[in-house]
Amino acid sequence: MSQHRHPGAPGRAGAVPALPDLPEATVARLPEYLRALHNLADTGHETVSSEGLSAAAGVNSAKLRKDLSHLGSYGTRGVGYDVALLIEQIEYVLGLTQRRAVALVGVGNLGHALAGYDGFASRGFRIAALLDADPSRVGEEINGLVVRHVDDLPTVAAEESLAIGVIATPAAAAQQVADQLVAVGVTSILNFAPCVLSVPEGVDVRKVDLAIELQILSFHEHRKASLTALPATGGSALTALPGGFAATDTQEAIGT
Amino acid sequence: MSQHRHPGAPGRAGAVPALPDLPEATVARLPEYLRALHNLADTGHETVSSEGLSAAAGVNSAKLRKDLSHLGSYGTRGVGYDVALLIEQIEYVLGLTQRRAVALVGVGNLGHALAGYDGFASRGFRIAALLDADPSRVGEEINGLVVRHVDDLPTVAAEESLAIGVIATPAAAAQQVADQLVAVGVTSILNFAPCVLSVPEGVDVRKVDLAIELQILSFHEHRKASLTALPATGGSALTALPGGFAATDTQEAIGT
DNA sequence: CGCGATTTGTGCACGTCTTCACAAGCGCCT
DNA sequence: AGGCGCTTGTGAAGACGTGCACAAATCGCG
Ligand SMILES: NC(=O)c1ccc[n+]([C@@H]2O[C@H](COP(=O)([O-])OP(=O)(O)OC[C@H]3O[C@@H](n4cnc5c(N)ncnc54)[C@H](O)[C@@H]3O)[C@@H](O)[C@H]2O)c1
Ligand SMILES: NC(=O)c1ccc[n+]([C@@H]2O[C@H](COP(=O)([O-])OP(=O)(O)OC[C@H]3O[C@@H](n4cnc5c(N)ncnc54)[C@H](O)[C@@H]3O)[C@@H](O)[C@H]2O)c1
Repeated sequence: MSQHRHPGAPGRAGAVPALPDLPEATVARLPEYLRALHNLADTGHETVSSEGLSAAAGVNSAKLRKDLSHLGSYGTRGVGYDVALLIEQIEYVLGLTQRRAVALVGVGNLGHALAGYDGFASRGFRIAALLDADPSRVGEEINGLVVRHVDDLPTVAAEESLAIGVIATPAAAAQQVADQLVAVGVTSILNFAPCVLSVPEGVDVRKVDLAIELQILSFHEHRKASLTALPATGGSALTALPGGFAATDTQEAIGT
Repeated sequence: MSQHRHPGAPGRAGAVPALPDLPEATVARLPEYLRALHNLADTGHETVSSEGLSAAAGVNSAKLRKDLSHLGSYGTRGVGYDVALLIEQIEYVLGLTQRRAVALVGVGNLGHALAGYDGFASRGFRIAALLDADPSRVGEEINGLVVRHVDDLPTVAAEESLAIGVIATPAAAAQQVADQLVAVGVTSILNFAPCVLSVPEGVDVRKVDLAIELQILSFHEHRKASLTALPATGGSALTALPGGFAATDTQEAIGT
């Protein structure tokens, strides 16, 4: 409300104003709002209502409003949110006003795809270095960057202020790489290897595991199948799809 | 407890026994337990305690026990869990007793990496088809599979019983691809494109967005920086690490 | 200038998830 | 057989997240 915690005007860095400490769930949604806002800005919208934005981001509008209220947001009742202003706000809170340097370790199958991904640059990041342990990979040029040896990490860290390390090595090497990243001062890690990393307190790790996502989907698939096999207990009007014969359950039967 | 809901013994499919409906949070952790269990099995462990398994999976042991208790699990007090049995249990619940067929749409930069990923096969899935809209990509062979045109999807679906669709196309094409997948009966989608998909009720969508993960890390990075700048206001006894000056710098010292 | 339409910001109630703490159960050793 | 140590399974409490519903604020218009 009126207590507008002068929001560290995005242009006005310097004396870092204490960030409101947002609920983790909110933080996880802000990037989604940001993406939706950029789409809106690109299509010429100047303002957007919580209803409109929440639809574009795929969430409930009350949730969106509460999320935005946490960052002392600037909506106008009866009108909505100023798109450009809100983008600034969110980018500021997410720390995207400075383009953060990312070190990508492990330039194999997946690493190549990541290295060539333009989503880094367009969403606030910059690949500062490509690193690999395989001598035959060192020296290769990808997208204008030369692959360096992972043991050069200290040198790289000295040249650039690395904000985030991305691990795309096999699981067996991931912990060692994490240790190396931590050793040069990296405090945020995104891990694609299917394993848990142990890191000292103060270091954040996020994980992306394709197989986990698939297995979660598999569970729901399994459950849907087992439900349609039963005489629709709670029924829950499964509308939408014409012909209730539920596509999927068939495959359970096939199994041979 | 004693009500051991005869757990549809993994070997004994057939009359699909109603699945316990697990809390979503639990479902999301089961794959992690499964991976840890496989590691344990490979290293010759026959049993494991909740303490040991939870450590390997990176969670709290009470949480692990509660999760397992939801699937009427078979632990032995004083001993722990039988590794092989627990693997069977979890694989059954996740619906991994049958190898599910995955259709991968969009064989570009990222799609190539996914197509060459052995984590599919080793974790319960099988790439049944590679699809792309670009005529110049159709016919290309990757890892023993030939890329087919996305319009062949109905044919593919007729040949195989597709369980899951993976979308790795640009965001602009993702909704259309999703519609096509739904049209041929796919009810589970994993989406790598940075956009929200709208699908009919009964279809599950999960999203993997690299930029979102990075932005979440960026937020914490930003916050850590703004905290160390301040003279520990609410302090919240940030114990553990000696020298209150914020965790991170210590490991800096280790380096070299 | 006032009124109605619109939309934000939030109090509140509810559901879900996490964590502690401990009784009950199990195996082993004497 | 009995006791002891270990580990599971779970009750209860609290933290957290969600969504409804509505008062307060703002705009545009007559
Ligand atoms: N390929 C995918 O689509 C995919 C999808 C999800 C997850 N993953 C995971 O991502 C990781 C990489 O997968 P990939 O298919 O690119 O494997 P890959 O074998 O093609 O590439 C791994 C790369 O890491 C390098 N490497 C090995 N040890 C290293 C070390 N200590 N330091 C630095 N670099 C090192 C290797 O030289 C190689 O270039 C794996 O853990 C995999 O499970 C891959
Ligand atoms: N490359 C990465 O590391 C990475 C990481 C995260 C997310 N993503 C996302 O994954 C998606 C793919 O990225 P990419 O780098 O592989 O892009 P890409 O342009 O290299 O590949 C996209 C592929 O999709 C195909 N395609 C386009 N329209 C299609 C349609 N209607 N039906 C079927 N196929 C179609 C194209 O022919 C092309 O082969 C993008 O949305 C991107 O934002 C990529």
